Amino acid sequence: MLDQKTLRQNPDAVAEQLARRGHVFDAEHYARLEAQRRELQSRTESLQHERNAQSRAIGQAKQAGEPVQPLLDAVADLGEALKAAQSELETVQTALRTIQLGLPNLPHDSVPPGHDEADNIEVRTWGTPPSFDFDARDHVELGEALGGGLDFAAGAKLSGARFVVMRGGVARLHRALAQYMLDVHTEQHGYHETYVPYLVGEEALIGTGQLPKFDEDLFAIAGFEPPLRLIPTAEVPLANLAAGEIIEADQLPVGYVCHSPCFRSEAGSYGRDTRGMIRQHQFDKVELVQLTRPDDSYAALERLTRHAEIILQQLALPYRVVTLCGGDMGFAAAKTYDIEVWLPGQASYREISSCSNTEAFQARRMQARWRHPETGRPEPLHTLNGSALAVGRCLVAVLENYQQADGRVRIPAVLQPYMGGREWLTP
RNA sequence: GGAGAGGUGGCUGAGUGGUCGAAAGCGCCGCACUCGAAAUGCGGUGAGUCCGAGAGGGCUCCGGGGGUUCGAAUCCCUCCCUCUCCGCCA
Repeated sequence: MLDQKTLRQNPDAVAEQLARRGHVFDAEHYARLEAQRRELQSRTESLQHERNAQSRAIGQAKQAGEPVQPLLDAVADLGEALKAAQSELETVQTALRTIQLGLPNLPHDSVPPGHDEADNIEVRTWGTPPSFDFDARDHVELGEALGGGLDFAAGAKLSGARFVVMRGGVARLHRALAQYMLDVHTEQHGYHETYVPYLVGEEALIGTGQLPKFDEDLFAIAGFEPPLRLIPTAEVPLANLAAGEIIEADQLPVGYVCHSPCFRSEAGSYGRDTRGMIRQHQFDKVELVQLTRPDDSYAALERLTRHAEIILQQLALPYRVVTLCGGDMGFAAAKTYDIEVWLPGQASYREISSCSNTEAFQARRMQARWRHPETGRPEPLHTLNGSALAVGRCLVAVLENYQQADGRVRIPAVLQPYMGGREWLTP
């Protein structure tokens, strides 16, 4: 949610900024509603004031033993008028809130203009894509060859398209990756390890921005009240830990790390990435979430992105970092770095992490605040999130980058302790 | 699933229709006393929102929603959550 004061006082400037990410905001319509709200609210509140005063007078008269009937007559039609004003006000406020919840975040000044990923800006690259003296295979072929380690047919049999079954060494490698990432982030980067529910209520999803707008991207649980959704990312439960809280300044920054499955309906991505496990309905991810002071959040974004990069560096996987342009950013983000890992099977860089600063966008929705030490007053804090990393895609990257001519896959050195000392996955 | 008890401010905890946003205690902040600290005394100390240049003022909030009433933390309905006992269960 955007700052209501800004929205109220400067709707045109908001429209201009939202245009940078390709969002059309009808500032005039909003201003009109806002004017109505103001009028209705002050009318409602003065009626409430009137009622409160009269009621108090009745109470006093009663206590003093004076007759009350004339006073009761005086307030006879107040109730009707108040009810009418309240319901009008509510209508306008609902309309305003609907608009507010549907507005994406304002892009940070440093966000490049553009419509889609073609306009993203490469910030840096690390490592060199490997060259093979044989035809590089993709993870689907490699996984199948490794004793059915990646079994898409089995996934389809159980659950349909975009599901996979992993077996044996590949399944263990997948687990090893997650364990390794958790250990690095807790032991070296100071994040607090967390285990969270994979089903969350609508409030939480509104808090982080998935609802009300992106309902069709989520899996819902049937026949359960109140309604629950499967989390599309651990960012949802992690960030919402701060919902409704006021955090003291000396507690910040807070950093959470969590390994969880993520569930996405992938509505609207029909036909994209249908091969392999690049785009699944269910995938594992190690997620980082930070809560920071507003003046620290951009420095924190740089740190958080580095924390994700370090995993790739230690795995010796080549990658690049791009700054997303306005049109390619997610709904809640003010600025996003994507980390793209080199996939020999596709001979291209593919997203393996997305690190965003949402500034106070989510915090306003969640009522997540910190106490400003100078004013002593609660103010929205800033939230950041980043994958570090997507475990499934990381598995793909390891398989493809570490493949050998004979179909074996070398296990990255840092993962070997998690693999019982094994050095190779063998067909 | 069955039976019962509860949900009040940072915490403990009073409050069963009328100046109650809420006693008291703890905590916290300020001041006084002190060389300093402790103890003590005095004062202050919830959140949201609106109007206003400001001073200031209004409104809302006692788990959520709805209702009764001139007036609800208090009464009624409903949902959620917590606790205890029984059953079941990883």
